[in-house]
Amino acid sequence: MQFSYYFGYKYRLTFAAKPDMVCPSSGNQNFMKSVVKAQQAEDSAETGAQQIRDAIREAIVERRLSPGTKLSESDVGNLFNVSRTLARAALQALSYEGLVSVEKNRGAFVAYPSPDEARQIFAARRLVEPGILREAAARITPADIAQLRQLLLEEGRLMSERGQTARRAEIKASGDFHLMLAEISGNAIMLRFMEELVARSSLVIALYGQSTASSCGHSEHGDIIAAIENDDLDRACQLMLHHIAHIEADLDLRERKSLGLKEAFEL
Amino acid sequence: MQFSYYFGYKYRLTFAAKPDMVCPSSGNQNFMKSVVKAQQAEDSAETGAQQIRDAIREAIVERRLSPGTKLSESDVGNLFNVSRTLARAALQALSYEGLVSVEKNRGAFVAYPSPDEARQIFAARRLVEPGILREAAARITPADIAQLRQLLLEEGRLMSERGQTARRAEIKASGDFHLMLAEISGNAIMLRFMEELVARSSLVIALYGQSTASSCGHSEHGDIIAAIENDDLDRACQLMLHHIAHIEADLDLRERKSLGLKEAFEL
DNA sequence: ACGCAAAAAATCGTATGCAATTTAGCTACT
DNA sequence: AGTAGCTAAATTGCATACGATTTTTTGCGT
Repeated sequence: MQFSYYFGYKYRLTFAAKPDMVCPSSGNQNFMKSVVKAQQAEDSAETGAQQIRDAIREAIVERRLSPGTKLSESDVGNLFNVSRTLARAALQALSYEGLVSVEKNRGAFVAYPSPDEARQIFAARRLVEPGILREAAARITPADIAQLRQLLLEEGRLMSERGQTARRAEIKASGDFHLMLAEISGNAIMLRFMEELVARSSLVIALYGQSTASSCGHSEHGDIIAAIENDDLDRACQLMLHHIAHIEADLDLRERKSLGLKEAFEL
Repeated sequence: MQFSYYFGYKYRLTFAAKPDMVCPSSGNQNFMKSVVKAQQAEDSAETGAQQIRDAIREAIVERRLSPGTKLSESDVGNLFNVSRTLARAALQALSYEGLVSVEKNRGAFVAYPSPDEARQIFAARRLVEPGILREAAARITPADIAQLRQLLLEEGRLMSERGQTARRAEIKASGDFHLMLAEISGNAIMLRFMEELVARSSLVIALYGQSTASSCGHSEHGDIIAAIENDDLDRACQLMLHHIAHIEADLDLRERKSLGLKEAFEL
């Protein structure tokens, strides 16, 4: 209706409507089992709403759904072949994560973070990621480091590839680095918080990112791992802060108030 | 059925079912408006599910609802005079905050954090609260300090009083101190996170707290404010860490595996 | 033609109903 | 008497239905 991205959305949802192929891609997707299992572990089978939520979240994080896109309950329900009840539940869930904003009697939209929200998201990351890094470094095992390195490799490989799907996978891998550190820290609560922050960061970058280049400086991730291996925690934290600052520096967070008024033409 | 606390629960819900008297107590309840308003502010009128969610959350945080209490959808719906749909939505919402755990096809229960979860909650607080403190100190105004002091006064007053309601209000006020710092920091995301952590801390203390005394050392709050006023940030952070450690030290986090097995009788 | 008002369509908020799963109670059998 | 197995009750998962609110369209008057 208002966004031509709607077709990308439709495509995605058609694909995601087959619930059996939720995560068919490369193998490092489920690395957070070890912490999460302690928390739910019970039935493994996700309830319908959760599957829909996960599918939509993935679509948002991988930027197949653009900020501002309307997600009407009926549309979502139809596309997943479920009732509005489940669609609504999924959208509500996403609103708690800050990925969609539901406005009373108006509907749900892919979140459109304001510049101020964007700043707060990165401020939060600067606040928590060094701490997570320290916790992670204290508990990290050689196996963990190997897995981190593997993730890096994958990221690099995707970086060199061309095409939309590679770009999307790269975005995901880049975020997964930060998530994996949180996972290693062994704190499920911080992991969940980081998931939220990384997901919302993706939205912010989609909105305000300037460089067409990758979202994360790839080499910086490697440097951080190296510093951890050298037991140079202070340096690792410093690098992490620089890394976050680097991402943020690529944003143009000036308020652009829809530029729909006269300025758009009277320039 | 399994918990005699059920009567307390019923009592509470009967009381809370009158939506007009949600917050009749002392005046400092809505201090987080200034940040939150930017985020929702739109319609002010909460949807029914949100009201129920807030009421139940308050009941949990103030420990009128004990961990493990079953919250069946029909019961909640009946007590608030709404349909199961709304009750369900409220319970789902609370599960995202970690205050209730919903088990598939079995129902919702007031969360019963494991000792490990408890440790993670406090680890998270140690990780973020110093950072929040630093942010808050950088932006704090004399008016903020006055408000903090007022909160302290209120807390002290309630501490000397007797009775259940005073105790509950004291619990709330004690948490509000930490929340107010987050609010002053100006970061709505961190504020929301802290709300979750404080709420879950209340659950943990209810479960594992030993001392019958107050949950928070009252004087420690005052010391932190003083350190902030003296621009001694390092000391303020140190005090904050000590304060959190102090709360945690009052817990008995030994795994008591429902003590239902033989040990309970073969002692 | 343009703007405004009223009707129509679309969409959301909530309640109710039915199928599926879990829990309990009861009978029968060892 | 104790336990296994089966049936019935309770509870959740999900879909459908209806009233309320918002948005769009239509029609009229100027």
